[in-house]
Amino acid sequence: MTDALTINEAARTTGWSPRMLRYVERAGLLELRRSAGGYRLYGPAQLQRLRTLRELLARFEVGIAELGFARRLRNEPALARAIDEWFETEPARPESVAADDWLRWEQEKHQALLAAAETPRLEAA
Amino acid sequence: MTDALTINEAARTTGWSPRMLRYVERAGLLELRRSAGGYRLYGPAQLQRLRTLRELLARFEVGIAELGFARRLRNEPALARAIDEWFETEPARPESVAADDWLRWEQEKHQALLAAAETPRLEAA
DNA sequence: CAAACCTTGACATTTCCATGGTAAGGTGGC
DNA sequence: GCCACCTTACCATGGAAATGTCAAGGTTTG
Repeated sequence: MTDALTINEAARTTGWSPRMLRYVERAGLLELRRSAGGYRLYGPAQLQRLRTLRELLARFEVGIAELGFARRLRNEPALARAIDEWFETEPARPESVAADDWLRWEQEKHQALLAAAETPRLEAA
Repeated sequence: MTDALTINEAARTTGWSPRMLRYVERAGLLELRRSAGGYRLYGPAQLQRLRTLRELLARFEVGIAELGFARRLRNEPALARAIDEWFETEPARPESVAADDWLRWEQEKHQALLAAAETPRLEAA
């Protein structure tokens, strides 16, 4: 296979499942060479990209779909501009907090789920 | 109510449902004043912001969660940087196409769904 | 050629997003 | 004090995202 790995090998060395490797490609986040017969070929560059992608998603709790949106933002200036304008526009008067409110929300969602899933949690032990 | 509208009134004049008004606030896309007793108070600024938000979402087929992500991008420079770097990094050698591949994908998804939902489709009549 | 591996496509599951309700209990203004 | 309206919390539904798995059929390579 002239220097490149096939999907299962790539999966093993990157931590992604073969299924997800196909998904990632489909999502437009990775371009691949193909063998004459259509096999996906993963070269060093692709493997590296997959590893960093993995880190990125994990480190910031971001999803592939969100990356896709980020991509959209950089390919659709009109969108980016419109959104920027919207955020720029007078965040409205209330001398409020907010800012990291969304973060707190996300956490709560997770905590709620975890709490529901785990054995009743007693923080104060 | 000193000049501000309560949630149902705001809903009527902005086209959002009360439910969604709470959701939008929760998503961190709008800050509100509250009455002493905790009622959400919508002033002219907030109402305007809600209307433009509505347009924005409709015009670009964007969701509230995605806006939330856009917000995250501007509040979390580390994230923005990381993503930028990732996209910048050598899109990998294959002299490929891609670019609008993601768009095509989204379309296909819809088509697939529609096809499945509709009466058995016979293209070749 | 045969065994091992790959391809696409379809179905299944889990979690999340976008919304709508509903219940139990405060708030507000007349 | 009442009645209408608001609040939070929780349950529910439909669709999309993220993954897994299986089937039918090519590809690779010893």
